[in-house]
Amino acid sequence: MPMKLAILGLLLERDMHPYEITLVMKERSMDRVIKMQTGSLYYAVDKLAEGGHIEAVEVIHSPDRPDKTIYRITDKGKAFMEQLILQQIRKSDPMYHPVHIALSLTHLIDQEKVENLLEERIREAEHEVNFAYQLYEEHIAVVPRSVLHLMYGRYEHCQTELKWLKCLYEDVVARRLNDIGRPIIPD
Amino acid sequence: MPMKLAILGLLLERDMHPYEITLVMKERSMDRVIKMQTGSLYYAVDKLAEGGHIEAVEVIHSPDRPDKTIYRITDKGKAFMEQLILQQIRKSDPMYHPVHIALSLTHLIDQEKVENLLEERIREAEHEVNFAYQLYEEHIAVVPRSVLHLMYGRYEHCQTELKWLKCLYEDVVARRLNDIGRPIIPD
DNA sequence: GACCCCCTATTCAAATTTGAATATAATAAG
DNA sequence: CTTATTATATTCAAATTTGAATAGGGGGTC
Repeated sequence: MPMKLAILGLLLERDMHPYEITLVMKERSMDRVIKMQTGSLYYAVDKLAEGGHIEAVEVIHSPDRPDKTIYRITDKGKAFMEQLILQQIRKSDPMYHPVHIALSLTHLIDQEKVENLLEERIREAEHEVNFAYQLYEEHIAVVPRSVLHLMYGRYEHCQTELKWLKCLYEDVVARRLNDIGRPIIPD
Repeated sequence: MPMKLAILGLLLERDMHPYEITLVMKERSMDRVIKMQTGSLYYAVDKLAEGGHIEAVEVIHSPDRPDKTIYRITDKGKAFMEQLILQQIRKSDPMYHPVHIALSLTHLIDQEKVENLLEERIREAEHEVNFAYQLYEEHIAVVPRSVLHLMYGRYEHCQTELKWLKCLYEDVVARRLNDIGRPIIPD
């Protein structure tokens, strides 16, 4: 559903063909907020079309490229979008942290390897923070506040993740990952 | 992969049947960290068994219940787990925020409805923070530090989310979601 | 000039996830 | 005493996701 919602949201701005949608999504870093494989995008587009929520406006044939089918959102689609937004907020898909499972098992393996990998991960997390901040900054004067909140939220979560990784890293360096009984939150 | 990793991690502690695994996972709130439907758990168990990473130890027949197949992790499975941990840390599955997409489109719909739903969402987020903290607290003296970090991390992310939701809520109340140009980060 | 990667746009088979269906007993609630 | 819910354990068809395959042209590099 979040994929369908994203598609409808973008088609509300202007008519587009699926490939164009992926480009815009990447431009806005939506691929950091939801899972976005091309396969599932085309699938979602098909489903929306089947349901009459979007419809083909035009098919552009080029001699050597695949045809582009440009879609537009229908009135039914607009109503559907509203429904989806409310429904998604109501029973919000939880936010998962798949890497954390792996990290929670690191006490079982060679600490030196973990230490090195974590250093890389921290460097990457730092980039993500910077990137998220920049995205936020660049969009202040461009997008409505609700969209800006999306970017701000990502920035905050990236910061939290970085801080957490650094905290974990300290324990790896100190070879404390097997300890039991010492609280992490200082108090 | 995170599902397989979780299974291997638990089977390392002791032999279990799939249903028992789901129970332990819920006990430890792992279902907040990774997606955990029973269907995919059984699927993952089958795959692990096919690959020789785990093996059936015993099948318990009861007169009126389905049979329980108890699995144990093999040496191959232990090696595989180590590989998986390293691989997962290396190219960590990103953390997605599926609800945020819906929230970023809220400027398009009836603000009163959004306001009410957000209030509910905030209340829930508060519960999640408390719950995450409690889980962390209760496990200080019980689990190794790396696992405690998992719980601490969840607590931190929940707090971040709550803070963010409150910030968004203020803008909904002030009917500012359509504004453009005003930064969110005070400065 | 040869090689390699990226861009354009989509499709498809195979892998995986979803979530309802199954069937029974025990416990709780009214 | 009856009805509802919970716990037990797993399976399966249907929905969805994955990621490689396609295929021609353009641009950069050694």
